[in-house]
Amino acid sequence: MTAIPKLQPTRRAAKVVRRRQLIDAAIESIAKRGLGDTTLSHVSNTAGLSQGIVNLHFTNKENLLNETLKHLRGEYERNWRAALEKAPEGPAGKLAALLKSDYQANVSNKKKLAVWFAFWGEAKSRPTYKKISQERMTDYTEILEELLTQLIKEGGYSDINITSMTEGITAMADGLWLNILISACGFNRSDAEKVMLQYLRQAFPKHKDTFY
Amino acid sequence: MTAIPKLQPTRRAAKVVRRRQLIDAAIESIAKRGLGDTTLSHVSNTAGLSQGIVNLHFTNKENLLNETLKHLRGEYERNWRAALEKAPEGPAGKLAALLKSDYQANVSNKKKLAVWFAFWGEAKSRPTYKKISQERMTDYTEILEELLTQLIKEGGYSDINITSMTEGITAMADGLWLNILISACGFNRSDAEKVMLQYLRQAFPKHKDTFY
DNA sequence: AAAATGAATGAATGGTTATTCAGTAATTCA
DNA sequence: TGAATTACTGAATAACCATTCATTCATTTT
Repeated sequence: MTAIPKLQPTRRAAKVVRRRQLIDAAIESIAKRGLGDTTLSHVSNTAGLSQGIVNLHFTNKENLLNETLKHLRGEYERNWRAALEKAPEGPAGKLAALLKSDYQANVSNKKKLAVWFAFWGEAKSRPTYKKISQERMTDYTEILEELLTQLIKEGGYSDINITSMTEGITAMADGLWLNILISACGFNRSDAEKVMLQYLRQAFPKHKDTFY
Repeated sequence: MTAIPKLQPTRRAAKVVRRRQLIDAAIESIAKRGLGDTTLSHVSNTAGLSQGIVNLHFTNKENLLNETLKHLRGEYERNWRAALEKAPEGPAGKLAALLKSDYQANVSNKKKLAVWFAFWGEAKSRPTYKKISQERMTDYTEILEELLTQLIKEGGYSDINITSMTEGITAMADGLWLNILISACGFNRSDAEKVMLQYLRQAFPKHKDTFY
């Protein structure tokens, strides 16, 4: 018996892996059956594990769902931050990268979109969902507003209300997600990106060439 | 006993009234508790009626929810058509009226928005919800595209992809709804309308004065 | 006024589901 | 290797909920 209790690396790792595995199964089930019809049996079956496993790792269903939403939020944020990093210098290039990142497959395939909208659909009655959904946008909005400010200065654009435009762009981004999810005519991520880019070209004609 | 079976006006009227009353109660409950936690007991209690009443008038829960969504869709469409009627002649005025109608209290108060998003959140796994949600947009989109075409012609605007712009505007409109529902900082219908109008002024500068 | 029709009730039913926990299996420690 | 610790299982439980239907109540017809 050592004074410092030894951590058990493989088991601790396993715990994280299990939780992640169950979150993935939850995403799968929510996309397939909806939030309302997602049962713990479906989740544990999808994960190939036994009935009580969610309660063991997350205490209860509510907690699993909260953690699932948090996971999605984290994944979303890491994705746009990585895209910003990789983008060429200058506000126009960064802006294009930020807005395009919303239509990358890992964050906005139909499965993920179905889950986002499932949570938003319950956000009014579930403060936790609402809060996490809000957090998703805070940093994104801030960066977007900064980039727009710089771009407007650089291009000498006039008559633009930056706050309004920021809100308009994030709204358009979310609305394009909805269109991908629901549209009758096979509207997809690439179509959504085109719409967003065309908006940027029209709003910032002097930087047209950056927005492709 | 007459050959033509006599309709019983008061009873027939009562039936429509009851159904409407239950749909209203369903909207109330979905907004308050979410779609997943809406039970037939809540609905019947909210309506001040007895347990089995929904099954009597709608056969089952699924049917009540489908009819609730159809009701919302009808109300939405009647609202924008009425707004178009009242609007002054000319594409710019009509366009402004159409887009502003999305932010009138009767169709986009938080209660109604919560219900729309609740259904959209299950749309991937429920073909009926998906279909009705799509139908909501078909005529609206068509009219919007026509008005944009006319306006572009009238103003001699160039370099605009009309289809893309139509998709962008409807997306922005839906995204603004989401922002009203979820926003942390009290973003409301009037804010949303301002964002949309600013977009229009910027896209169609020659018609600026119409978009207030 | 009596009979007939239709609307509404609410207790009972059967099915579903989250959660618990005693028992089993696997891994680590000494 | 044996003991101890931890992870997992899955049957049992209790709560909940949609749906049914025998009965009651209200309205219309004759």
